[in-house]
Amino acid sequence: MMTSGDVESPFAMPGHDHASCIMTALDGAEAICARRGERLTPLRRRVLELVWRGHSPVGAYDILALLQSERGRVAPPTVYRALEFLCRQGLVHRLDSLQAFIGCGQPGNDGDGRHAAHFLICQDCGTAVEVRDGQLDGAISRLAGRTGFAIADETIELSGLCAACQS
Amino acid sequence: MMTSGDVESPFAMPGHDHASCIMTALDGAEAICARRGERLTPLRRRVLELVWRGHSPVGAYDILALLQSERGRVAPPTVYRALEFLCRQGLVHRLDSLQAFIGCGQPGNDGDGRHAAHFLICQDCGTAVEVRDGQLDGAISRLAGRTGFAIADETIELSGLCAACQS
DNA sequence: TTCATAACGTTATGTTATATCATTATCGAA
DNA sequence: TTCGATAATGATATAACATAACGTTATGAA
Repeated sequence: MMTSGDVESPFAMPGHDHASCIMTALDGAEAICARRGERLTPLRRRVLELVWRGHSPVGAYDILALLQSERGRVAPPTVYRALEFLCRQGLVHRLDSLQAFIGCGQPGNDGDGRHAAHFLICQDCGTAVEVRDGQLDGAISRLAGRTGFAIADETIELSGLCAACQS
Repeated sequence: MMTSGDVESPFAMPGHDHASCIMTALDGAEAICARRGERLTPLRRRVLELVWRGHSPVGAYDILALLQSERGRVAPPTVYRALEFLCRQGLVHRLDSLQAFIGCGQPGNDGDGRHAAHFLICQDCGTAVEVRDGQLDGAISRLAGRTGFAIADETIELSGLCAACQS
């Protein structure tokens, strides 16, 4: 049985129907924002779509360039504000180790849709997969409990080689 | 009994004898570099000392400013090269979530002195404490094993409030 | 001493991110 | 419907973080 915390084969995704992948993300984002009374404007929606171009993290300036190619002059704050909104809604995560952004595959699962996101990042194919692991979560909360530390934010990014890239 | 993985009370350090803290770090660094045949030059030693000014992460440009105040013209590469050396030797860690650097409290414990460093970072007092937690390590390696992922690098940084700052 | 290499200096530039203020859009209340 | 408050976006400038490239100096081994 698959529990919600399992990750079946996170890097076995190449070849999947990415168009539907994007559509799912956008539809989900619409639903979440509607439910919350937040505005997924055309710009924000487009930025989210660009973040979802693939399963590799995308730099803010990559998105900026894409936007510029379709709208002419666009300045960095335009992109950063959209990304900030999307992160706030839990629709996008920032990967600190790469200074880049990636779409969240399971947004809105929590009460407010924001959750601690943990990543496996393949240094060869560039794919980053969000994982949820009960043992990891447990170890972290026990560590926090033992040290009396109140966690507000988690940056957990494991870089290396995915199974497919280890050949 | 305290095992080497325990952290007694990581944030209960204010008031400690920080001068001896720095000295320990510098002496340790000298010993490690000597053993490895690496050169802890005056510049590198001084940068390490500046990183150890406190237990809060220090930005590269903070170090640059300090160096400039004591040596006149110093350019960014001077600082970044020294930091790169110190990181390579496991004497300093970079905190990706803060884009800042902090001295390693347990350098040279591994074969090559480089280890996965996990941090608790207090958003109030700014203190960052390196922790080693067997359960966390175990959860991570099981996660890697289960997904067939070969970890090369870990970025694990937990931000929040330390016990003392939760009042 | 000479050579090879590592360390450092110097200049320039690349990359990521934000502050600030003006303008436009949205939406509820009068 | 118009007004006014607020949110979103546009636009300009600059801050903050980092590295490429190349020349010079120091170091240590042959």
